[in-house]
Amino acid sequence: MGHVLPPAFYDRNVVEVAIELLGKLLVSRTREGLAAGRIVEVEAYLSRRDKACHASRGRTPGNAAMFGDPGTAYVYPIHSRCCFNAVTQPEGEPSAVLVRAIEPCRGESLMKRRRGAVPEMDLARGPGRLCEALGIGRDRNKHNLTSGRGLWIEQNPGMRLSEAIYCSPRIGVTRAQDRYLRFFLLGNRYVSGPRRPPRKRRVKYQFPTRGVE
DNA sequence: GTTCGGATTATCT
DNA sequence: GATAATCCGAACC
Repeated sequence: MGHVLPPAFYDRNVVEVAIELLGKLLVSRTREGLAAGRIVEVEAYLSRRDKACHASRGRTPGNAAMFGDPGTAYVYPIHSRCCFNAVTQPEGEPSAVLVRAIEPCRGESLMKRRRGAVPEMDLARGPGRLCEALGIGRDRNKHNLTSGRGLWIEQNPGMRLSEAIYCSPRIGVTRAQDRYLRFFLLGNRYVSGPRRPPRKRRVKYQFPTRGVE
């Protein structure tokens, strides 16, 4: 096992965590075996003030995991599928990063068994497919991602030199379309959504520059 | 109890 | 790209 991301990693602003999750390794171990992939697409959901965030309507039994500690898994069902989020902590508000796609790295045969006969590229392209490929079910809701058991995220070599982070509006949400809170590796074949997003709806992400001393 | 809409996806055109 | 399938949680009665 590699280096499991600790609670401190998640205990930061959700956008910061979302961007840094790109390139990390999402690992799932079940009785069936181990499967893992490199995170290539994420979305940030920004607590109560973000109308697209489940927590914006307050705490309910369904979204309670989002109100948990940073590093908690928030798994919720939608349209007969599951979506996987990692809870973060922006100024004490319930927020989370939705992991939308991974590039399969380990346990591809297990993923294929779970997903059926689909193109390699579609094994874990999209939040629902990703959960199916990794065997992430509702039983993982509220799972502690920092324990290194069952489901966790590992440090990874990370970004390749040729890779650039782009952002766009979040997919599938009708509200807050002016917010560019989806982050992905431009050109990566395992990223979901239209293969060529309209240029107007995507921009290169600029890392905040530190002041020159 | 019923209704309604969604952080989706497969399957069309 | 458009649509239908499908089902759960939330909101309302």
